[in-house]
Amino acid sequence: MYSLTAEEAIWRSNALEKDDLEALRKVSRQEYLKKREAKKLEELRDEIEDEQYLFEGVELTEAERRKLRYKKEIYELLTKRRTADASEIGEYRMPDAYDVEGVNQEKRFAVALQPYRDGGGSGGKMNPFAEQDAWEEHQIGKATVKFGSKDQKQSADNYEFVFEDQIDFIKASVMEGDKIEDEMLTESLEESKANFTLEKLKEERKTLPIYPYRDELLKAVRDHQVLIIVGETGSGKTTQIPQYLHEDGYTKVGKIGCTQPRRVAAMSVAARVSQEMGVKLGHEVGYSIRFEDCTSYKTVLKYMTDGMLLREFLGEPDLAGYSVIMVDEAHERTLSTDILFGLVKDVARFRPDLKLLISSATLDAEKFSDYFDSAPIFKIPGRRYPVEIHYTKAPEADYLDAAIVTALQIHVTQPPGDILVFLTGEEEIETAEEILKHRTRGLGTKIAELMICPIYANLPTDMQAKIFEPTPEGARKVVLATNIAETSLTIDGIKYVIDPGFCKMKSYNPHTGMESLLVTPISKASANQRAGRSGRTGPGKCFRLYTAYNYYHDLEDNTVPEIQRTNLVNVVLTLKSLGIHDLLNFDFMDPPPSEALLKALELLYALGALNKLGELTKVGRRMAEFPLDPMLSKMIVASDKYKCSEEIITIAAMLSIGNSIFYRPKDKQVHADTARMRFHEGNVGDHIALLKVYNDWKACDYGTMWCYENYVQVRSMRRARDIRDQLEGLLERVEIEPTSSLNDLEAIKKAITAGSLRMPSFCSLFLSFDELKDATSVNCLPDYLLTFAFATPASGFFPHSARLQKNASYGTVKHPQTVYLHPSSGLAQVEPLPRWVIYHELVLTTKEYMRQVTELKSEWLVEIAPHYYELKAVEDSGTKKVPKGKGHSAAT
DNA sequence: GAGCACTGC
Repeated sequence: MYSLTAEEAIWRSNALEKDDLEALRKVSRQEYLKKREAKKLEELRDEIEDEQYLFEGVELTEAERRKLRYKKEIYELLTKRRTADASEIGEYRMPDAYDVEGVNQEKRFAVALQPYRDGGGSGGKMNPFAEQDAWEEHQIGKATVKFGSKDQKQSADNYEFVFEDQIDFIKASVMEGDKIEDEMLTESLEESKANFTLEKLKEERKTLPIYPYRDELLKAVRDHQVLIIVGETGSGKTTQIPQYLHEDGYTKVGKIGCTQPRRVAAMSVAARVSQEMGVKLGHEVGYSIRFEDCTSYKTVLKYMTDGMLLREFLGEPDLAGYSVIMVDEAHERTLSTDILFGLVKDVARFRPDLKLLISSATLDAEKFSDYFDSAPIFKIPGRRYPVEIHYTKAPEADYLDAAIVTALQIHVTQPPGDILVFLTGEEEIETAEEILKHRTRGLGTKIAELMICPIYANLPTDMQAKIFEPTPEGARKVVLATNIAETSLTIDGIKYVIDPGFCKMKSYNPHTGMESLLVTPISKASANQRAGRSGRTGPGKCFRLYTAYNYYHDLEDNTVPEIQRTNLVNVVLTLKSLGIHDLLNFDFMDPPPSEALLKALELLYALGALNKLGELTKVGRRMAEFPLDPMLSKMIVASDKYKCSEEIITIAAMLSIGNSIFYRPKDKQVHADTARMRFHEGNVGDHIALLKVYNDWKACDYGTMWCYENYVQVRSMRRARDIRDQLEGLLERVEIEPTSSLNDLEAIKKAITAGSLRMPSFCSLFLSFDELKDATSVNCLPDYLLTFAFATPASGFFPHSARLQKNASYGTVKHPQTVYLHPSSGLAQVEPLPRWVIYHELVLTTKEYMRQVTELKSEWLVEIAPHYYELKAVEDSGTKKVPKGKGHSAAT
């Protein structure tokens, strides 16, 4: 999905002139590395031969023999790797997102190389290969000189350069590793020599740390219904436990389900287990994630995302098909796992045959145990290298600067190994990159090459690939990452971690309904997770840019679970549709603030998903079918009436992508903005603009090129297409006809409006309000109604709408507050500003902003209100006297 | 006239 297609690569190499040189460099680097690998291999062979020749007949010590054997094995392995497929070596690497999504490096480069290899992908380009060869030759020459004396590079003492503003660290503790070291390394090498066979895999399974505990574990599962499993990374729990249970017969009575917080994990673990069991993926072992159900009637071991199991609950509230549920990575406390806890705990009560396994990290095992009625805790050791923790002597005022200085300090004083720096966001990463480049340039050849690699989720895919490029000998890689590197992806070769101790965290104010992202200190759990990133392939070091005192006294033990800092509309709708009514007393492990629950209930009521008793309505049941924010689901349900469901599902899909649709590179902001404004022609509002973006893209055959021309992110658009396809499939389930009114923008906007409010009977609104009597003219009624809505308890019927005030500000309805049109909104430029608007979300950044805004025309209410004519009936009947006077003024 | 950590359905 995120892969760089050939089309994309070719287009890029054509369109971006200056990138040609970049591409050439890349090619050259690749070629160089290949040659280098060959050369190193030769060296290794020579070394082995030399040693055998020189020490023939000499009694070697055990260590020396082992070293020689090791070298031989490496040589054999490498030769084999060069000729054979990696899978034949029996190597298993947990793929990260980029591998799975098809962005594995060889493919990536094969594509990038294409135009150059073919010598003409770019239309008339003169054989660039010759040019490249020369450049490459030059480069290799340079490189050999530069990296030639590797001994010198090894000892950092040879550098004369010392920084003026050093930061002092105190080595405070060592995060214990588990003994692995040499024996394991040689062991696994010996193993990998053998061919990749089922037997071999079975042998390998026995070497996992969990293996000796197999029988004990099975006994514990037999004896207890709920078991908390504490297993470090690398213990094999995720792949082995379901298999053990399968072997023990649990799959004869039902499936074994194992949840993961991330899609990639569910897929890759399922793939591994199917290999180990020697079955085809999707048969006995399968996985189920959004957009992809790789299971069949045969499937007994099912790996899935936690959100997927939650969805399954809707159709099968007793989980009848399962005999075991394992909630893996429970310590991550995702929104879905937290809800699952409450649900499975409840199911377990009336299904004594259902086994529950909750697997978590050490820190909070007791908490899980307490929650699950003192369930026993089963500990499994892991395989991890020790990590040295260093703290600063004194607090650092400017952590960004401190991080940069520390990175440079590591670079000149520490042995080889890449550096990972945790920063809070895109902007910070860009700043750090600039400063680092500037400072290393200043140092020139006094220090070895430093390869700077930024990585964050919104970075275009092709640029993300840079972090997976191997670090050239003598050079060092510095990865500047957001929290994405904490759990979501792992980078090989990281030996040093720099942790300033902050991250951006979403928080939600239930009173105002406003979301914001704040830079917040991380938790101890998070700090340890970050530190652990340096000890994956060997002993590591972690430099914390705060004091040990800060760590022990100021940091929270655990990150506040998501359920306590998020908008709960979705959660509430899901629970309601599962028949759980008393939400305030639902057994949450960490209950969310009750205001947040009430706010969610209120909004659902306003959308018509719940009735006055808080029971799910028919509309609510239909809404719950969609994997969307309830505001969007409501819009879809409402679209039926306006015959534009096709357009509305597009808008819903685009809105659920969020803010990563438009790409705005720093150096081309003006172009990007102009391109974006094209979609706003006619001041159609942001919702319609998104529809135009999607339809334009579709008209260009979902092309990548179109995206580049319009500064739109391909990745996001493909995702929107996936979501739209899914929504289209769901329409039938809620009995909505796919209908299109592409040229009737009014109809679409009416559907959007109808989607964001609940029109009660006009009677009930007005009869409770004496001033209704002022409204005599049918023409002024809707306007009047809106004005009225802003001033009374009836405002609850108009969530997410706002009225123009002075100074281009708007006032929201229910809890009156001043908000502004986000500058990225197409309506921000409109003169005069629309009097009433509906918005998709409120965000607090530098100001309180409404994002994704569309004008709300008062006259639409006439149509939207189901009981409009009832009002006329009331008037006609003369039961209410309607004095003249103030009605019109209210409407201005 | 501004700024968007990360997942998931």
